[in-house]
Amino acid sequence: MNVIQYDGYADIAPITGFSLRKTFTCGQCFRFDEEGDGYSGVAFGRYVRFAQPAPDILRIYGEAASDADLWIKYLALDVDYEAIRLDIARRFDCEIMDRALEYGEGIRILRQQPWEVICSFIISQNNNIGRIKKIIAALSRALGEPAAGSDRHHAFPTPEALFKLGTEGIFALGTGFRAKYIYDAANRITEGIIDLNALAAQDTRTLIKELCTVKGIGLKVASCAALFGFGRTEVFPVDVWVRRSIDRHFGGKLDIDSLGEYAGIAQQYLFYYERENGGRT
DNA sequence: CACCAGGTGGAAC
DNA sequence: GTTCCACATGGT
Repeated sequence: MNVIQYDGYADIAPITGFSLRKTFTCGQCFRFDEEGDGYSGVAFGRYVRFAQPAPDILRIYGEAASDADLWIKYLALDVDYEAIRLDIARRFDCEIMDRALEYGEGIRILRQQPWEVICSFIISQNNNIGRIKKIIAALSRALGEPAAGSDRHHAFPTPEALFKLGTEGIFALGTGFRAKYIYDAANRITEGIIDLNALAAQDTRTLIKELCTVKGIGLKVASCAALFGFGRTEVFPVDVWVRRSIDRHFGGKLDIDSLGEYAGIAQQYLFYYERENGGRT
């Protein structure tokens, strides 16, 4: 895998087992949208536009192209998904997972920033993905610093900015009953009651337990934060879609604590398959 | 106009 | 310990 710099973009090639579309439409990330022949959005406070002109080429446009290593890590292009998928297939050893693996081939679990994931999944509760994206866009537009590389995109708001805005201000941006939860999380981090860097060094059980001390963070939100924001691939979040999949394909019972070190990735295949094909199979 | 959305806190058994 | 229900809002 090499990085080749051109005038105005960079190509990373050759890559295998990566689908730009599936990675950004599988429901793990709320800040990227289809733009032209690819997907664009903001991560790490920087605007970036990706395209995949051939299955084995990832293209990065604009200012972001100068930092290919950052995006390789963000997109998990340095991770051996072939081995992970084999582990999942062997461990589950069932038709539904085989179908989900095939359907979701190319999904990568992004390495997103902890605070953005925590806040985003607080917003996700009792909500749909379309509106989650709108709320996050509104928060970012109102409070986020201008994103590097774009004059119309903004970084995700810091905990400090949300704390200063207050519950009423957060409510006014369309967050609904979740405003007080977002405020509590922002407050605890701003005050240093919760230290995200320290949490990143804790074991997964402690991490989830600590996250659950925030009002509005329960097991599901904490699990998503651990998986998407802290790289804990062994965590298996159960939401309504995964619940549905378990009910329909696993007799309503699945021991989520013994699904191996890539349980969370398996969960994403099931989630994506159920949400896209739900009811049909 | 009901019902649902990547749930959770709190009250009532 | 489990079970029920409100919660803001926008989309079918």
